[in-house]
Amino acid sequence: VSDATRRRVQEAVTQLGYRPNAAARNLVQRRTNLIGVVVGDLANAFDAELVKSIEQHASGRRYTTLVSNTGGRAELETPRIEALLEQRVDGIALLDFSGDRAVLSELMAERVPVVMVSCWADYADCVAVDDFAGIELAIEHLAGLGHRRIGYALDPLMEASTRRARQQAFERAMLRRSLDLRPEWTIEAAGIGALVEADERPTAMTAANDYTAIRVMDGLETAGLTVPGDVSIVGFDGIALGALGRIALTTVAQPGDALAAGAVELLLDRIERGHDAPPVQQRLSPSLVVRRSTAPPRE
Amino acid sequence: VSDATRRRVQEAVTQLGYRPNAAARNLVQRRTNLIGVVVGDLANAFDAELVKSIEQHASGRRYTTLVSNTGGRAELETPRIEALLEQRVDGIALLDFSGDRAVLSELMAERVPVVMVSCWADYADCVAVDDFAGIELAIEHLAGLGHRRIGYALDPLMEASTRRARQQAFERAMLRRSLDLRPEWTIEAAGIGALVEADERPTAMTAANDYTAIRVMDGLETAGLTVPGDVSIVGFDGIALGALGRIALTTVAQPGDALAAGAVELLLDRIERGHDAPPVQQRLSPSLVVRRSTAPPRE
DNA sequence: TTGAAAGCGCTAACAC
DNA sequence: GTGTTAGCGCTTTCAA
Repeated sequence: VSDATRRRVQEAVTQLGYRPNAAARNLVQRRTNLIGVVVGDLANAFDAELVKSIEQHASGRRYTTLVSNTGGRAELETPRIEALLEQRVDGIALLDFSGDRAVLSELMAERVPVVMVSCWADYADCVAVDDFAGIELAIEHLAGLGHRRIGYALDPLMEASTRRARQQAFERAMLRRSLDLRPEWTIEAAGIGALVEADERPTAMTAANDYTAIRVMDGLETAGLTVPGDVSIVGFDGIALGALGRIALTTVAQPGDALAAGAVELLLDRIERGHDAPPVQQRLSPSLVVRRSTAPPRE
Repeated sequence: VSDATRRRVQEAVTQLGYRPNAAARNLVQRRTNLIGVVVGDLANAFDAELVKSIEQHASGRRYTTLVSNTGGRAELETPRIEALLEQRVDGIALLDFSGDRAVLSELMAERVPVVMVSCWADYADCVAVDDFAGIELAIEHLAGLGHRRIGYALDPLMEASTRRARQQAFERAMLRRSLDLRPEWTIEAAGIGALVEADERPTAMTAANDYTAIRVMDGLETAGLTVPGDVSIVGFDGIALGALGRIALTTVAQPGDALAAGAVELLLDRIERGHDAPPVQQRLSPSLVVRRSTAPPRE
């Protein structure tokens, strides 16, 4: 284009306040430069940080992000994904996905690129932390401190595959060390009261995530126990909050920004370079952050 | 439509996997049923809760939400809003808006409905908490406990109009009670060290928001002071985290869900019923939640 | 009740 | 280097 013409056009653009219409462009190009992000619960700091990071990376590559929060209600998942599909998003990132196979295979059938972040499915691109290694770090830490009676705190709102993976990892890590696996010591944060009143209590708890760990800590202390005096606690995620002096949560930290960066790259490559390659699955290494919520057991 | 035809169509729809194309519909209808949400920082729990709530209300009225996180970087605001405008969002909700008049008046010029949430501009629809009443509650509480040396913790990332409002409210509330207004006691959370080493310290701090309050609490304790022993702290927002036993933050709570509900209603009414009516501005009442971060001063 | 046609604002392909 | 045109998938209008 000649320079003079370019200037004249630019002038007209600003004068008339012209702004390209994305809908029209999308229609003819059959691409929207939109990606959908389905998230379990924005009120959970780890999810929020992940979304923030994904949005950042995506917008760096000129994609706009559509965030859909299901609030942990699985029945919202399908309609939200349908809505994203009507918007013709070029790809979808699923954080904390409930694991409903029907929706997933529908997505596959429509050939919409999907990446699972911090969760897992065999037939899709995934980027997640190594849950087994993470839980192993936690148990190794507790066992090293001398704990033998260790419980596990579930998060019922957590996405199924990750929930299962971490719980299995816990059981395996315990068995490998010939530590007792007491079913009554695997509980939800809400049920912490039962533990407090039990005859035999664990001296340490591993939690499915930081959010749960903090609620367990709060529940135990409300019931009159001390942390780490009576019970040590290890979380999983590495949310910023855990670093506060008053919380000081020992935790298995996920590399959140690396997860987000990897997910965006995987997704956009799939979008821009084609759909046919076999699933790429990345496992990132977690790291243990030791703070003051863990200590040797009392006796 | 005849019943038989309807059935035949439905059948074809499911068989062919037909899904309407939003872009095409948007193009011809000149409406997208999309609303943009520009948020300061998703890592701030109050913002995240607000976004979650707005998305919930909007999707109940069949609107899809486009979330744009600026991460407190004001220079990102304009390009993000431009991107939303290219998507032809039907309206925009601004949370924690930096207050850049240029962008705002451009929005006005384009006649895109805008609602300010938890911030304020004279010429736009607004829904926010009554900052003056809120700060007054905080100071009244502290003064009632016997505090006379009260400082103020700013959040530099906070949107300008609200920041000013709360700070002015603080100054006014102090002056009304003939309490000393010490400029060196108005600080940012990061600068808390200077306060600790000062000859004369305030016995209480009011913070611009909970996020700041918690960082101030953490900073003071890291420096060896106690809360509320040496310094009482009052926050502003009412984030869930503040209710934890270990934090127990006394705070001025905002009715977050009411803010979100009001904002969505204002915005969608403006979208669906026309742009010409004068700005609607709602002030909601905050309430004081007393926890253990405040106590009478020591002497 | 159903079918046909125009056109939303843009891009891509092609002729000038 | 520049202008013209067809058509993306839908809604709306008008005709049958």
